[in-house]
Amino acid sequence: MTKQRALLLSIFRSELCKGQHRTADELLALARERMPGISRATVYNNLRSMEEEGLIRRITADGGADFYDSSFVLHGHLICTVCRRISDVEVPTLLDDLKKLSGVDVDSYELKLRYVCDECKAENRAV
Amino acid sequence: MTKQRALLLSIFRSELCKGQHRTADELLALARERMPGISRATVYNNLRSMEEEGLIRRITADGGADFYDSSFVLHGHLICTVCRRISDVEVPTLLDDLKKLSGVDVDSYELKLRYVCDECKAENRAV
DNA sequence: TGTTTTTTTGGACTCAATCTAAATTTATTA
DNA sequence: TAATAAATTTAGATTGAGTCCAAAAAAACA
Repeated sequence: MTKQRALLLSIFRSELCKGQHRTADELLALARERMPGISRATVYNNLRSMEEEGLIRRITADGGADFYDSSFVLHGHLICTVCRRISDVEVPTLLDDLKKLSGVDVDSYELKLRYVCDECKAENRAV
Repeated sequence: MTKQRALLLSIFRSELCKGQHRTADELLALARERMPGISRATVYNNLRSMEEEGLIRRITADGGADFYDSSFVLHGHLICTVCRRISDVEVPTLLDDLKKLSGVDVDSYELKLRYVCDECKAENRAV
């Protein structure tokens, strides 16, 4: 356990990441506020190992940077196709449902739901 | 409608892509077999416009190149976490189920199911 | 404490994808 | 059909996220 890794873990546990979806770049910036010299490679190294250990989840979006998510509960993501904002959606029975429906012993899933959020609908923004 | 675009469409409609998931690079190589001078940028241009028109779907995998899929039926993807191979899985009621479960008017979904395929299980390969 | 192992670091590098601006092709209209 | 306008193709440059590398530093171990 290094100082750098401890810092990243504390950032994930803090309000800065509660219910948020951060990119590696954002996390690097947050880390540098408290440890200015921390290297980009270190952030990537730790994000990878933390993902492998199951501490965080990586969300590969459609182009652009990946997001990281500290929630432990398996859940899907609602993505507004207009403003690109992401929010969580929990579907408690989904993993079991998917195992039954697919007939495969699924380990985990990644689910993105595309929709137009209420704000964008209200403002009638184009897709 | 240009020759290049017609070629790409015919490749997608052919056996070369039936039930397959091709990367832009693979599609470029297939296109160059019949039109050696075709440019990489043209392939990307057309893939993008065809995706916007809903003719094909783009699958952003976890790192590495995106895949393209010519199937019109909304479906999920089974991804083996060992050998990385992708196959399709159809869950006919899923869109409706997700609308109900999430309480949101979902337009479409992207679903990736992680598992270990039979072959990799049989050969006991590590994750 | 001394030794071994792991991690960090910064910069180089990779790779997919996009951008650019000129040339070409296709579509339009007269 | 010719003239013009609009869209597409092209090669190469560029971007940007992420990885790799080898040396330095830090952590773990005995």
